[in-house]
Amino acid sequence: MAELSKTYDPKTVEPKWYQRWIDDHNFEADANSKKKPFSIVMPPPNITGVLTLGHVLNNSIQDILARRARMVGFEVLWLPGMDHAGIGTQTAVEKWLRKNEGVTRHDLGRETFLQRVLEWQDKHGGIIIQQLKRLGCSCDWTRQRYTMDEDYARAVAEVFVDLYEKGLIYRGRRMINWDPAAQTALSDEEVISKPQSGNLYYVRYEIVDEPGNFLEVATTRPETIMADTGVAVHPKDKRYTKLVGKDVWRPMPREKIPVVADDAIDPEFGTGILKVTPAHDKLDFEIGQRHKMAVIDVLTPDGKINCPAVPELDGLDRFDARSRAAELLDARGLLAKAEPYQNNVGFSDRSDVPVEPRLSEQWFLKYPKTKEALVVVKKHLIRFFPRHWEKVYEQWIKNIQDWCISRQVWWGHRIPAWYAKSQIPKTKPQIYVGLKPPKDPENWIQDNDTLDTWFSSWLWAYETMDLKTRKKFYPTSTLVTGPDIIFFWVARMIFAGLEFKPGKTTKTEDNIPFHDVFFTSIIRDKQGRKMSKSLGNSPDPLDLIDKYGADGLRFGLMRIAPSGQDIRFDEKQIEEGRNFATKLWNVARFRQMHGPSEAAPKLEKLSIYAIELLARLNETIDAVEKGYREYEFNTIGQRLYDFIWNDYCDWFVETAKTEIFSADESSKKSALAVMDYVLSAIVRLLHPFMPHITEELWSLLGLGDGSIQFAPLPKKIALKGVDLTKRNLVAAIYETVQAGRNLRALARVPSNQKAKFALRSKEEELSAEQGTIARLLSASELVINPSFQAGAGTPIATTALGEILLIVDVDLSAERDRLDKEIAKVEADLRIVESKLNNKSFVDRAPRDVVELNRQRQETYTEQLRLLKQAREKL
RNA sequence: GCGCGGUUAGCUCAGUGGUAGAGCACUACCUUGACACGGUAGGGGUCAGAGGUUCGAAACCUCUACCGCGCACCA
Repeated sequence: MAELSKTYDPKTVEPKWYQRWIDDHNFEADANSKKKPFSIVMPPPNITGVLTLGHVLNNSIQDILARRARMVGFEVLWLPGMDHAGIGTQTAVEKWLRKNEGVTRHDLGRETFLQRVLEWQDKHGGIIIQQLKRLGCSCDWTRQRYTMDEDYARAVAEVFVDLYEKGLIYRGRRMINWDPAAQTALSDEEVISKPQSGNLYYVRYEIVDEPGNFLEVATTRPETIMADTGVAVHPKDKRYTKLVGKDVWRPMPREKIPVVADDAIDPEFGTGILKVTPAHDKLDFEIGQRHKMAVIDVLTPDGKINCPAVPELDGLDRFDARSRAAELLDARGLLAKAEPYQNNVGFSDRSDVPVEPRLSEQWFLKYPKTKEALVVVKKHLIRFFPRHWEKVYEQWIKNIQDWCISRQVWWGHRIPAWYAKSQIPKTKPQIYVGLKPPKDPENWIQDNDTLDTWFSSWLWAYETMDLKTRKKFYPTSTLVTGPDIIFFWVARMIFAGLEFKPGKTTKTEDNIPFHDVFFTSIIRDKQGRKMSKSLGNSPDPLDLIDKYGADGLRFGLMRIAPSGQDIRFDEKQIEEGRNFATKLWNVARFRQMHGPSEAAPKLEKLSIYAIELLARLNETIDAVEKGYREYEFNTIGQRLYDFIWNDYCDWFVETAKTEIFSADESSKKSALAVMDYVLSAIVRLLHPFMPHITEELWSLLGLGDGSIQFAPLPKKIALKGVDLTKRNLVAAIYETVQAGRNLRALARVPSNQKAKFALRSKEEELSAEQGTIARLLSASELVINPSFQAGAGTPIATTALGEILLIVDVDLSAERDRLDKEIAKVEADLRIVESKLNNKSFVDRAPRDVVELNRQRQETYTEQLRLLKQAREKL
């Protein structure tokens, strides 16, 4: 047995064990195992990503679940991998190329560019995997997957072809969200609306029949006036009914456009007249369709004005054009007014620029199995933790729209669709969709677009597994993810599972992708702001690991992570995690100083303190068990922290010193055996949270054979034949000790000075505990005598055990004040209890034990009051 | 507008019907034979507000205010 060093050094211990676990293949899942399966697929981080605190939280939880499951006896698969992040990676590589080589992807061409992405990826990608290893993640790295793996990519294409053949995927010209920065279409989920302050411009449109008469139209986007092909009013709006059917002059370029009536108009907004710009607004497009209006597109893909008819604006950026358009209108007397106005604008999640609604030819998916997906969650075949996310999920599914799945980026899964070269313009194009190129490739051109990255991620729960693995481990047990991707990923994986049925049978319960979903918290900074690079408020987890150890970081974070709420991150909390690791280390060191530990200690001649400790351990095991059932990791962490620090270190170990330092070998042995038993339980309970230090202690103390990772979890000890009423005595002793210490502090006896105490108690068994109580009080002498006579002014406190007195000369008036205060407090408590007991309704209706508790309190307080008053009179 | 959370000690958060809790921070004492990343003791809260249910409400119900999030609208 190696000796424990004076301080715990995570920097050497953590990498040492991680390497050992890898070398021993401890994380590898055996698909042939007879054990029951437990599986998790890791939400794949982006290949460009670096570890954030969010990842730390997320993956710590997954690791905790995986490690716990191994100890319970499951065959565990935690399947890691990465995501190719189409838009994100392409943008990152383009940026790098521009900076380092001064070229764009168009300069290179598609094939060369993709080659460069692969090179870049090998060099700079996947850092996060190494970082996850430093955290201690017990993933099966032999099964690591990537969404661009050959097999995986083939599966994505197969799914596309399948859904196309089922008629669920179709190509169509529709209004989509266009990201002018990334120059691609986006799904609705990738658009976030943000409040923006701008102006509401009131623009004058002259009525054709009535020269000199104008309509006023309120708009936030004067730069799109050139694309107006009508104005619209509400059919019941009496102010304008006579105008419906007439024409007005579009201000620029000057052209006749019709006035139509449409129910979609809100008469209350602005002037009640809407300029209809079908090419650049979703609602306008629908109105345009209803009234057969023309569609004029005046924006280029990168968000510039394309309108040679108005040369002043042509070629300008859309935001420059906005103010310029207002100036132009004003100069022509066509701007009635402009008022400051705040509205919501859709931003691209990725590029953080306003999205343009745009009419475009794209691929869409009509979601399969939406009803079924709702049912499996409502019926709790899939359980959400916390439950309230069910409602969010339901709301989304009920309002679901077809998914725009094509992206105008090169990096990703290319759409397996080809168009006939010989097609005559304006006729329906001939489309070929298949896994292999058409037989006569010279006559076809493949679609340039790739698929939305999420269109590959939605297969992640099973396409990452080979058939044998799938048979053993699908459906997965638990998905751990952030609530921010509930639509992007969670819901879509459910659709995919139900639609493609990868399970062993066609039954629904064999095909859902997971049984439980745990939604983690979102980590914010102290001020409640989201962590972001630009704010610089996001600490680097690797720095935190260097400072506090991976175990410290994990524990600190887990203990403050309430389920389903945001976390306010404070480094102090991680420091606590580190301190806790040190505490554990030292209390183990204390044990080791008194000889080797036993892996199977015999629990004999239990002291009353040991009984209390073991009873508390049982309670802790129950609480931890319950915590896991309900995914309340902060509760588990807190319970273990309290048990170890308070029950074990502060109380038990301090009492046990009496036996350990005594000459009685058998009682010393007994105390050490209890320590071994409880330490063994502690490190096993704690192992999922703090894998490295617990493995180190398991090994150094020799608490069991082999790795702690596969040690069975501690079971509750049967305390048969043990007198549990002794717990009351222990509680009374601890209370008395605290009261005695309090007297010391009030009498200003310095901590390093021993003091004489007396205890007036009728408790018979107390003499055996005299030494321990004296130790806890740091007493030079402890007299136990029910009729101890003390001089006037002796500080006194009453407890369940009797009266504790501090034998010391003291200022009488101070002691008088103190007693008066204490008497007042006890009197107040007694009053509360008596008012209850005098209340007939309370006595009749409250549960018996509650009434009984109050009766006992009444007795105790009355007795305390009597003794205190007696003491007070003597002064 | 609809929906979901939240509001408890200076800070971060537990507490779901029976006399308000933890950690940090703060104050005092202490380097005593595991640990100063420590020990002991202490101060500090009309549990956002109002009403209701109840013998009893921080907890359950209703309303209000404020904070956060999602969806819809967003001319």
